[in-house]
Amino acid sequence: MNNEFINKWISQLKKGTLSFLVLSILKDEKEYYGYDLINEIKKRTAIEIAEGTLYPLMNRLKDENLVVSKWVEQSSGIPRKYYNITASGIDTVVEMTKYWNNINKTINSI
Amino acid sequence: MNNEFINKWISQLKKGTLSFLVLSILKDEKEYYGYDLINEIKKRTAIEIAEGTLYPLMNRLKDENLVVSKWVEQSSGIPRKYYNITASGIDTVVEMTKYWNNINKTINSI
DNA sequence: AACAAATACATAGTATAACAAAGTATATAT
DNA sequence: ATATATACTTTGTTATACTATGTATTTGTT
Repeated sequence: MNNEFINKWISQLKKGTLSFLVLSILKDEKEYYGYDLINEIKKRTAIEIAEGTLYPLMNRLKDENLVVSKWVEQSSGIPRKYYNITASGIDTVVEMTKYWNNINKTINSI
Repeated sequence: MNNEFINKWISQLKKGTLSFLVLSILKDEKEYYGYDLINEIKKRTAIEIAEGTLYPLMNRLKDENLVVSKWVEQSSGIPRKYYNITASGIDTVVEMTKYWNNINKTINSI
């Protein structure tokens, strides 16, 4: 099989899919920290996200005011940076969902 | 609304989606030329593909032996380069569909 | 006690693909 | 004559995922 091509394709597909996934999850469940998001997405979708992908992604979402973050000290261990979606983030993910569903409808109709 | 962000997102989402869409359409309907694919996809999905996006994309698919092309002279007008999907292209789009459906299932379950 | 692995975040450099813009060429409509 | 539609191509820019590396703490293993 052409696995190398598929792997490159998966990497490209993530550009766009990941921000949509993260915002969708945060819209639904409010509170996540980065490291946990990586594991949660892996558990739910088998999509592996490199740490070097997720942390810069979260910073971009924050720069765009789609999420906010707060540091939370732990009684034991390293502090976690928790993310919450904003009102603007919810509006954005609603728009994304429309676009996604439109593409999906077409794919399924082929 | 945060339209600028959405527009950038749509552009990123196309990285991966377009090759999947093109291969899916070719799998279903065999024969298309580039210019026609742009219009067909626009008609079906409202996704606008720049010419500077589609033609290099088709060349990549050809380099990967997922499609083959042939020039067809027209009785009037400019010659068209027609594309057909290969056996390897069909295998690839089947794999892509599995991955896509997996993501989609997750999105819908949120 | 020493070391590996897991947790948790961050950043620099590389590769990929969409896009805008420009170009070539033919045919048709104004 | 000029603009628009058809049809393909190429160059330079931009955005984002990935690899690799780094910091720091806690837990499990030998």
